[in-house]
Amino acid sequence: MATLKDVARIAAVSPSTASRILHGGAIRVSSETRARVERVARDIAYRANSSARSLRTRVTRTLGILISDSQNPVYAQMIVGANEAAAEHGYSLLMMSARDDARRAAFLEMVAEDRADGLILADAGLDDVWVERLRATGSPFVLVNRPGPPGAASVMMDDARGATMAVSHLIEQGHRDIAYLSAPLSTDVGRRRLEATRDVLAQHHISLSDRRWFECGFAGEGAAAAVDRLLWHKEPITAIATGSIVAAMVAIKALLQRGVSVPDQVSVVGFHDNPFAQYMTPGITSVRMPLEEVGRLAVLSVLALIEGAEPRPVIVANPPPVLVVRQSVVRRGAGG
Amino acid sequence: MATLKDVARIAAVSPSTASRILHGGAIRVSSETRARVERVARDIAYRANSSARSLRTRVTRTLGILISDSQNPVYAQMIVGANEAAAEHGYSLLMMSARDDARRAAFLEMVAEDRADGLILADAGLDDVWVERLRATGSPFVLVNRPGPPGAASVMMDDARGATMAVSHLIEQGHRDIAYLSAPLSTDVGRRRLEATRDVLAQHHISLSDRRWFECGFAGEGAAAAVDRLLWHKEPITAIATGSIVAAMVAIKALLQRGVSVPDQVSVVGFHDNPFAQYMTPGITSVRMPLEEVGRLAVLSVLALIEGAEPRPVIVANPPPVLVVRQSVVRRGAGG
DNA sequence: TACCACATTGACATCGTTGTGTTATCCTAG
DNA sequence: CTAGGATAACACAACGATGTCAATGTGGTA
Repeated sequence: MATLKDVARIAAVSPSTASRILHGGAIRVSSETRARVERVARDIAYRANSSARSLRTRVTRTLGILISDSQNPVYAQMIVGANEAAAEHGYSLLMMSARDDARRAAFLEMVAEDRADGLILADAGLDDVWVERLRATGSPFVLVNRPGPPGAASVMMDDARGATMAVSHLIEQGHRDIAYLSAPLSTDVGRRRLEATRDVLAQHHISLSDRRWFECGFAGEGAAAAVDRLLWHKEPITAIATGSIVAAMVAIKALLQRGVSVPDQVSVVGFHDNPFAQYMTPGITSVRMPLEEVGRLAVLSVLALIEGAEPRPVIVANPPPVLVVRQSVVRRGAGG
Repeated sequence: MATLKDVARIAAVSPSTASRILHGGAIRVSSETRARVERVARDIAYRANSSARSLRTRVTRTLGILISDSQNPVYAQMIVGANEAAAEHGYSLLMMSARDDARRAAFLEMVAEDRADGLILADAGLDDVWVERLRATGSPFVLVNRPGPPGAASVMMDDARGATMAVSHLIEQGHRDIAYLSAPLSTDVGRRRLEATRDVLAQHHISLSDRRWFECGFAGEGAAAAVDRLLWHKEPITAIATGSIVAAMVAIKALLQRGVSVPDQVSVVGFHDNPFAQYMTPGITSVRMPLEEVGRLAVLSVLALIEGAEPRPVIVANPPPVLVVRQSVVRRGAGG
């Protein structure tokens, strides 16, 4: 590999001069020298060694990103946004899956080891202990869709608004007997969505009885069982709202398999949107949250922190949540 | 940040000794010295600076991975496998989306700039020119599900076998009037799957007429239009095989929307499997390919190259492709 | 007592890049 | 004719970790 020293030697200048010409900003060099150095660099295909540069400058132009589950399309979409924003700013993403705590621990080390300039924690299941530990180090980091302790940066979506839109849609369509399949209540998003759902229902003088809500996993675990319970106990529901799109998919499948028509007998609304929602039959009516934008803003937030900005919580305002109307929700009584 | 020098000073040893104790292997040091150094390192939370280490050792313990489209669940699954294998070997993955050629160019620079020890190219749309360019540099790299020039490492799945299984299943179920929605023919996998499909059909004396096959995108682009053409021209097909799972989803949706019952009137088989396939109605019968394993082996291959092994093409044998039977395929004539 | 073998530790150069501080050169004004 | 200022380029010391080679200390043996 050609080094800066090689370039300098061949171009008959000092390494310092070569460095300033090739990587420094607009500095004063005679145009002949500049041309000569640039020519040599091109000729011998010089590439700056990033380890050496990072060692010297203490900047890696790399961000770590911790993901709960890279198979979940929700994260996949966030990653897309993060990737774009990072690339636009000349940064790379070092990705890690939060499979277990050992993995998480290794991830948090990244800044201490100078492998990354900052961290993005998109790990719904991340325990507060980790956050505190990380905060103690003073490294730049941002939490994604999860509030942090005061003084920590975070990027959150307006889950309450999204959940409100979903349930309001059901109510507007005349539904009053509504069940709710919640996302895990161990996660902040799960709690926020459930709470917002309860609030809207309450505003319409509907209470969410314990027999009508169930906690399910982000990958829809437990949703089929919940449907069974609803049917078994003959809960007279006409609609189901969910805290995740996968739960909606699983619920619809379960309903159909048990001979309940969707949406004619039971309407279902999802939370989050992804390409597969439209291929389902019926197409799933769901609230599209600004996932790519969250990824983007997460990157921009860490970059701001790195530049010395004060950490602050951000709520993504644009684009706002959008209700994507497909076929899984109909007006109450409109069906068979 | 505490450096090795700090540890050495506090523990009253030389940096060399500290280095050997903390990072060197089983070397001879008195156990008191060792204990003292380790204690100090822990106390002041010493973390080795990875830039310095990489500069010195020319090893980054990082692999670059280039992905066509991180939203495509096919890649998401591969990434999972790659992530696991990398983590098991103490490596991290630097991820990049192959949005355009500028992005690809930046990616290929990673090894030259000493940011990664090797590269994984999981980019179905990658032009041969790039591969040649990369090969000229002599950097360790592995191509995923795409053959390379002689002397390049690659990890491929047995797409031919998978495609064969899918179509054979249709034939076994009595279908002879079969349409095929191909993956992009600009990609090697697209061509391999189409060819294998043709071969099986030919073995059963069925020819795939031009009116019965269509080229679609990996995200199902064109599949709905293809269904329209089939219906418009009243092609008397009873089954559709596809070169991607998304194309199968889109086709099923299109058929249902146009009043054609699936699987009663037309059976559909997919290629690749993912969690959503089972939530569709009908559940999609599809061939599950060993995607995670491909990710794993891709990592292991680059690591082998880095260790000096000869580059060689690998075909993933285990687990083999599996036909996942759900509801989208039935015996010909068994339906309405 | 002298010497050697071995165990333990340290001094120092090095990896490639950057930036500070300085030198060399030329020009212009007094 | 020279002081002073601008310009162009360089020397050198870091950044933090590693590994080679040399040095020190210890104990045993002839």
